[in-house]
Amino acid sequence: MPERHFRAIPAQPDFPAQERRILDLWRERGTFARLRAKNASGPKWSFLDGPITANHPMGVAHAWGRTYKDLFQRFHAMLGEDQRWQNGFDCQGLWVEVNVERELGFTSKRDIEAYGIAEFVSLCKQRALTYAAVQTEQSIRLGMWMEWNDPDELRRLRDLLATDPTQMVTVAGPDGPVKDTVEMIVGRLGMPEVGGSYFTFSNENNDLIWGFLAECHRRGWLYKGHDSMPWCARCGTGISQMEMNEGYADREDPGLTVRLPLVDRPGEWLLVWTTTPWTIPANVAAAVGPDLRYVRVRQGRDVYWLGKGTLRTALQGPFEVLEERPGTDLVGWRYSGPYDELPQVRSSFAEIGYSHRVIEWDEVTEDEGTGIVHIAPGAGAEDYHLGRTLGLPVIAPLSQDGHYLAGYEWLTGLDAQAVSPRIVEDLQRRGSFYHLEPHTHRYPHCWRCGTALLFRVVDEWYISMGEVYDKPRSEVTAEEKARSLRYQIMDVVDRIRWIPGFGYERELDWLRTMADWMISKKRYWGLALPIWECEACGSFEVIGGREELKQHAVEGWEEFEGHTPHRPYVDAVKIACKACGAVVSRIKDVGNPWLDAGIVPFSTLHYRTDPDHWARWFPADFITESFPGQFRNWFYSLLAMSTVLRNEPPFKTILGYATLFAEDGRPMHKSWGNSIEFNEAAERMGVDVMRWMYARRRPEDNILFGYGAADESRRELLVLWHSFRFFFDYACLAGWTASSGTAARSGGRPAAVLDRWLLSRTAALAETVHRELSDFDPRGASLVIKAFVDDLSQWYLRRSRRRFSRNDDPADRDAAFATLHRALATVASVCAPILPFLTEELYQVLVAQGDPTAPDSVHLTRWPDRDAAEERDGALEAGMATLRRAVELARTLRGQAGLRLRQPVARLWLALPSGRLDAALTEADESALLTLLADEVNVKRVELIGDRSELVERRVKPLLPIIGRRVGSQVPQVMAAARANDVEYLADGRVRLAGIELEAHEVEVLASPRPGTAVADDDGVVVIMDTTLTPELRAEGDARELSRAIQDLRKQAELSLDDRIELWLDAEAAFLDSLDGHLRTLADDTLATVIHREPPPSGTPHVEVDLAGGRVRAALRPARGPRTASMP
RNA sequence: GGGCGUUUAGCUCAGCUGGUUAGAGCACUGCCCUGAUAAGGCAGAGGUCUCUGGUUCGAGUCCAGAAACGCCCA
Repeated sequence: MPERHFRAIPAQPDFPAQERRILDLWRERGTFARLRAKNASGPKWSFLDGPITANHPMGVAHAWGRTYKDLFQRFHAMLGEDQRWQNGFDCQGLWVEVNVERELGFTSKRDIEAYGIAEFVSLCKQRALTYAAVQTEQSIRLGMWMEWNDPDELRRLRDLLATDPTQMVTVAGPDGPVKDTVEMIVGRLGMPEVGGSYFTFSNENNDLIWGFLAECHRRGWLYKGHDSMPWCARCGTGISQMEMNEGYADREDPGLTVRLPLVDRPGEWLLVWTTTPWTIPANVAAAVGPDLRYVRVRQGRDVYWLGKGTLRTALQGPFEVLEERPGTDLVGWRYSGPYDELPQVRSSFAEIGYSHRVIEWDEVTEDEGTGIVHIAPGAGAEDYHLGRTLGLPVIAPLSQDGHYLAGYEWLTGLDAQAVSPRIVEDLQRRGSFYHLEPHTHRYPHCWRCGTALLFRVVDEWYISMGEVYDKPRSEVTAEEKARSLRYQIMDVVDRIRWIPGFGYERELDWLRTMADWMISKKRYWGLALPIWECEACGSFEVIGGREELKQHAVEGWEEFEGHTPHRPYVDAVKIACKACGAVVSRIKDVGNPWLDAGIVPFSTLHYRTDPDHWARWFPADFITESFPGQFRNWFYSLLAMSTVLRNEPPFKTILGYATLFAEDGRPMHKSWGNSIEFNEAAERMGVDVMRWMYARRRPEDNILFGYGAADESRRELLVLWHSFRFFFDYACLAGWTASSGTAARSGGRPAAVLDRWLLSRTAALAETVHRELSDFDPRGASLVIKAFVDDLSQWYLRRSRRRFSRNDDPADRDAAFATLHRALATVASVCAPILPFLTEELYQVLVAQGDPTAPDSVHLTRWPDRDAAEERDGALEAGMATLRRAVELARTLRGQAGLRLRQPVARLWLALPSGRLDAALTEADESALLTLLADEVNVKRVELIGDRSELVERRVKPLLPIIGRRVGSQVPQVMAAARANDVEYLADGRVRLAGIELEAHEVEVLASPRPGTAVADDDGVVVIMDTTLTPELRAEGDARELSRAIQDLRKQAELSLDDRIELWLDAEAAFLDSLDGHLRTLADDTLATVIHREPPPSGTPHVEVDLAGGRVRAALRPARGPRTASMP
């Protein structure tokens, strides 16, 4: 360990600075590489990293999940297990395109086509590389150990890609240099020969998805659908069901009421209501609820039909009800549409001989509108499905970018989102307008760009999820299952452990209700869907891989060769139609990005190239991701693809965590000023503080992230830090080192109960944390760690202080150092997965610097619980726990009596049920523990008494969980008798309460206070204190008070821990005489070489203390000479 | 409309398979302790454990219903 890392141990550590030094240390020493080498032959533990989208710097929310990922990998590394350590970046898809477009200032797909698809796709790749580099740096800062690419290398590839993708480049791979064109090297990132993180844009990833899709097609599950779907006109793409929910937002739309003239009832109109005026030209029907009541009302010269329940809200002005009818009466009535003359409307209706009419629909309500619903199957999802059922014509008026198509006359070319005022105006002119008022409602928006969605009828590609059978899962037959992918996936879900458990229910619920998986997107950057569709005959073929494509290619292969399987190059390849022989092009669509992430258990595990390797690492033992979003995203795509390809779970255990919010409970938003960037947080609080905060939370609860919470987290870490600092300071003073201590070398059990207790607790810590982390419970682990550190600091150190500083017994001092050293070193190892930096800091000082044979990093140590069992001492731990309860009671008594702790008292009695601290405790240990108690609460003598003592009453505590069932309804009487202490003690420990006999094992006999004494009790532990003070006790109290004041004076004078002093005490002679017996101890405590009983020389630091026996002026100045007090 | 979750002190949260007196941290008040500790301790104040009903000798805990909030599906 270079000296520069640790000079002094600061009281207020600079965690971020320490962390940066540790990062340097790991880098210089190649610590991570050596860890991998050390574990290379160990058993396998397979972690699969869910890819982080390489599109922005990572945020503190990512750091939450990545803390889990890192801590479990580190933990399993400490168990000696071999791992893959591969991080993943999600690279393809609309989210990257949107940002590239924004940077280029593009507003539509036309801009992209004009710019050039090849250049655009290249920019998307470059963006992914840019942010992969940034996120790599950030993740390293977080302490994540992964097989990272050098961020500068990623940036170099990006820059080369920008200048000329075809130039040759050489990169360093694990088995030597790899040479290829830049484009192909980028396409091979993460592959075995290149190494580093996996990128979902890789050739292998894309190729294996082709294989998956071809398999789906082979089973008949891949189809072209025509659906009305949410559509983002800005992005020019359909939005899948999976993405739809990402973007609901309140929106104000026109609430437009239109009147439609009934053909066979002159002068009468239907009133319909819509919030999307642009859909009115696509109207084909008006729906009424068959069970609703409808009324005919008169307003002036006009007569309207509308739902009875909407009279008050829908109608404007006075009205007169003429007639009421059930909805079914209206069905079949014909009306004139407002835009019947538009060519598209005319031809659509004429084709099937249709005219506008009233239909019935169960979903119609009177909650809003008029109770008569405008139906436009070409412009709404529900309308489309209803229209299909009823065979209504479909009028699909919009283009990809949301403008009216040809055939709509004056509307053609207008933007549907902006057309409302013109439609309203037009309706007014035609006399079809009734009323308009703004209407605010939840409306779907594009989850990436925020644009309000439209509905269009379009061609998209789907994977069929299969039928939903109307019966319990257990009754679905094997044959039905074979037809329905969703049930096959459910069976796979059954075989996975979901943490928390409700994740299982939610995934099943998603599978039960989900519609077919839309896998196509009419975009540019992404998986090129391997579907070649023949325009001549309508048949299509799905190509299962690059090689297969090469075999089928009839033209364009040369253009594609040497390129990654992306647009536009792959589009050049044509094949011959199997059915009709025509030359066929690929459909232009790209794939849903969750396909990219779902194939990862195959593409990154060399599924195709090295089946043995794949079989060793599949399925993953563990994945962890945020629950809310991923049921329908990554979990789903992993499950679907693994089910199709192998019918096996892709992972065994999943740990889900919730959502991160700002400290004010709201989502983090830059514009709200409550957002915290990862880099800022890392440098302000330090990443260990952040990691500790994450590890301590229940994963399924949302986290409120901020500097306030970080402060609490930091304070907890400081307790460990200060314990470490205590050790370091006194070990330096004493010249103690791990190798100098005899106790450490001998390996024998230390004599002191405190030491044995701490070692027992230490062993328990290592065992328990092992168990909690093996069970994927970081919170459980951190609670145990916190409890241990508190015990160490607030009990072991507090009680052991003198053993480290002014100990006349060198063996005892050594034992104390050795014990504390051992405990701290173990804490360092046990906390290492969660707090990789702080623990490394500790370990370097505690172990690595002094022991050249030890591993040079805490992360290279083995989990420290091998000898745990023999170090445990349950009786001692239990006895100590009881003792510490007695301490609390004694403190309470002192507080009540107004006796400061420095004032000794004569006696304390401790009454316990059996008269013992613990039945299994040896006499020697028990008496040593009682000495601890006496010291801690400053009493001269402690006596252990049983419940029969005169000082206490015996009481009986019935053990309810045991007697409850037997005694039943008589429990209240029994308890009342126990409370009143109305007990009959029988033979063999039996008792009778309220006439009911209870066995010895059914009760606990406790001592309880007798009224009128200074007594405190807590569930059977009773402490009684003699609070009378003798002159001797007062004098001793005064001496300790004085000692304390002098210590303060030393601190004020900024003396160091081992500076000697000359001491002056100026007071009444008689008073000083009364302190005589305590002055040697005082001199020892304050390192006084001499005590002058006279007024101090002027100018020396002094203090006046009011004591029980009088006033003392104490003064000191630094002295030279041996540390022995010479008494005057 | 359906599914999942949450609801305990001013705030953040513990409360294991039901056991009679519901806890911790932060913040507040008083006292104490302290030559590792910006730490810690004792005490005080702060609760109709969201509500209603049920099971039970006994419910924060189990069951049913409701409400509010969040997420998901339709």
